[in-house]
Amino acid sequence: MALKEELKLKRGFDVVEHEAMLNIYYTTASLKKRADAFFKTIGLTDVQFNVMMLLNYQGGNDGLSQVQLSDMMLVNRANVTTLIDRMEKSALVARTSLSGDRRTNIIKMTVKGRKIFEKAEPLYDQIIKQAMAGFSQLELKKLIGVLEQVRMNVNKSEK
Amino acid sequence: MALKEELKLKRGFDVVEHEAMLNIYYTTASLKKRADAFFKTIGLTDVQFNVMMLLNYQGGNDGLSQVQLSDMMLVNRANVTTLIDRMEKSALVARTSLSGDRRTNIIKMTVKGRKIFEKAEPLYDQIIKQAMAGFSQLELKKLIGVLEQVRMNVNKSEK
DNA sequence: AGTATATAGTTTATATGTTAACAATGAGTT
DNA sequence: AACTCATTGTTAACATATAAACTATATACT
Repeated sequence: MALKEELKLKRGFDVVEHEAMLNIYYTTASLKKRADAFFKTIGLTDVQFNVMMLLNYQGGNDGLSQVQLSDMMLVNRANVTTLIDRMEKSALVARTSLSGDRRTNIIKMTVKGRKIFEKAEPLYDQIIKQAMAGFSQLELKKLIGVLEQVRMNVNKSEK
Repeated sequence: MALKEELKLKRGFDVVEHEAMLNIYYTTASLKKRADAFFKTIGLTDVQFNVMMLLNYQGGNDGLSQVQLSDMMLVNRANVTTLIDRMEKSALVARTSLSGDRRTNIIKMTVKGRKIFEKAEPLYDQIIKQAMAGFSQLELKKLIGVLEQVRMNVNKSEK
């Protein structure tokens, strides 16, 4: 359905660039709401699951520092502090120290966290596959390319 | 640049559906950061500007109710309460009453709000045009179509 | 008219995000 | 060793988002 109907707008868009940008925005919002609804059933948030995904696939046995997490999530490191605070309180992850640099916290999943993650992941994979259904691999790669170009445009204009 | 480099990931993605989904997510994040940086220079937030945009183009002379705003922004109506609280405190908008229904608040831009909006809008248009540069109208319409399909998939799976 | 139901807005508790200021630690230079 | 600068994490103040419970009002129905 077009954005005009989904958002109950009275008037459509004059500029296709603007419409495209809002489509990116609101598609993220839709995906996020769907993910949130799922994760709520298992007592997680989508952001917390993302942390666990990064710890699992990017951290391996070594874990990840809070700055590494903030880089991989494109968020501020102050945000990671409170996020890990909450996840530590729920015993999903633990802060450990890094020998050789006393500034750094290394974050690792707990056994409990890993159990929950391994239960959630295949179900979440299904949700993603559903959301991206009906496209060929080529179409998805084309979409990725377009979005990379948009981000490149944005980064260029920041300078 | 590919997401793997932008997020400093050690490993790429096994599943192209997952990569596509994250590209949608992080492109929104990039666009939002760029918009935020701009709006900060004129004392607004991107969300507040969006409210003013909706009041201007969708509200016309009649303004919009808080529920209408929440529909058009895909957010909860509780969120609109505090958002309008802050905007009213900054004298950007005003709550007025709707004759015939005492439950409803009608939100309208103030003179001050309109002045700021009219100053910001052409500059913001430029930023959007820059972000969406390098694509033909057809390519943008194709992108819109793909994202509409994704949202349709998501809405279908919610039922 | 009276009752049930729906709608609009607010409040509270919570999660996620920002920036700015700060403390602790590490690294490089003289 | 002492000084400077960079990096890591935390804290505080704030903006934005949710869900759930609440109040006030409107509407529909018998």
